[in-house]
Amino acid sequence: MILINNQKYTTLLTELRYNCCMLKRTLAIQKALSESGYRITQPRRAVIEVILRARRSLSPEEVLARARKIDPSVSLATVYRTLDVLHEQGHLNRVRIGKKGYALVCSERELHFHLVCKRCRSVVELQPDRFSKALMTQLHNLGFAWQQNAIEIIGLCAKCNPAG
Amino acid sequence: MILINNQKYTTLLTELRYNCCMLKRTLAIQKALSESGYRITQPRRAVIEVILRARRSLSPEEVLARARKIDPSVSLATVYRTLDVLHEQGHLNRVRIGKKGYALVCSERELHFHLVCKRCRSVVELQPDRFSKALMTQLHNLGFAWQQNAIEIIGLCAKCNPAG
DNA sequence: AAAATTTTGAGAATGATTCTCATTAACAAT
DNA sequence: ATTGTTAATGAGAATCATTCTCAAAATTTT
Repeated sequence: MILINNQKYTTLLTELRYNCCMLKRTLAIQKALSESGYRITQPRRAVIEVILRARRSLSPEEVLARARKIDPSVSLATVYRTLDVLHEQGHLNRVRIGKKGYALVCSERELHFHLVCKRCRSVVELQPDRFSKALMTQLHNLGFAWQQNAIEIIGLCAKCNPAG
Repeated sequence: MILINNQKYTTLLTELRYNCCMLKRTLAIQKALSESGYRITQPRRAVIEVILRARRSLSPEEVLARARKIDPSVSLATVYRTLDVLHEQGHLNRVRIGKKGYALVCSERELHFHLVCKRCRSVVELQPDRFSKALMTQLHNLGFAWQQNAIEIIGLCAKCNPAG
C-alpha cells in the first residue's frame, strides 16, 4: 500500500474522483436523453457537463460562461433550451432562492433530496435512504407520478448559518 | 343527533370547514408576519387569503384578479411584493412547472410535503408524519437551516396521470 | 454519402418582474 | 381619538430574463 501524506495530492485525488463521478452522470443523462429521442449535440453536452460538474447552483448566464469554455459557440438561447429539456425529463429543478434568481439543480439518479444554500448556493446531496424510499412508496400509493429526480430543500448551510 | 342526507348540505359543510381552516391559516401567517415587523395591510391580507384559499397553484395575475374581489385597489406590484415577503419568511415556494410558469404554494405550518400537479395545478398536502420528522432531524444534524415550511414535489396527480 | 429532421446562433421581440416616487395607510406613542 | 413616524401602496415606466424567428449547421437514419 502506498501512503501519500500530502495535502496537494489528496486534493488532486478528491478532484479526480469528483470529475470521474460527474462524467459518469453526464453520460447517464446523455443516454437518457438519447433514448427519449433527443439528439446529443456539442452545445447540449457542454451545458449538461457544466451543470453537473458545478458544486453550486449556477445562473443561466453562469452556465453560458462555463459552457463556452468547452464549446465557444454555445448561445444563451441554447442554454435555456437545454434547461427546458433537462427539466422536462426530470433531471433538473429550478427553485427560487431569495428575492431574485433561481437555483438550478441537476441530477440523473432516483428520487432523493438536495440541500441548497441560498447564500453560497452550495448543493449537498442527501444519500437516497429509507426516507426517500418511504416517500416514494407513499407517492406511489396516492397515484402521484412525480417527475423529478431530486427534491430541493432551500435554506442556509452550516457554514452560512449565523445561528449554527 | 341530526342526520342530513343531502348532497347540497354535505358540500356546503365541506366548503365551510375548508374556509374556516384557511381563515385560521391566514390569521396564523398574518400573526407571524406581524411578529417579524411587517405591517398587516388590506392588500397583503387579500393576497395572503387568496393564495391560501386556492385549491390549486395560481399565477401572479390570477392572484391579482382574485385579490381584487376582496380589495379592488390591489396592484400587481403589491402581489409580487407580497409573494416576496411570504417567500422570504418561508411561507411560500415558487417552483417551475412545465416550460412556462411556476407553482405558488403557500403554507404556514411546519416542514411537510406538497404534491403539485403540473397539469391541473392541484395541490395535495401530505400530512406531516414520521418521514418529515426524520428528515427534519437529519437536516438539523447536518447544521442545515431550512427556510421553507413546505417542500414541493412536482408531477401528475392520480386524475391527470394517463398511466395511472 | 445523402436525406430527413432536429438543433443551433444571433438578435429581435416579448412579457414577467422590478423600480420609482408621490401618496396613503398602519402602528406606536401620546 | 390624534399625531408623528415609517412602511407600504398604486400606477406606469423601466429593466432584464426568457422566448421566438429563421436561415444555416449538425445529428442521426437510410
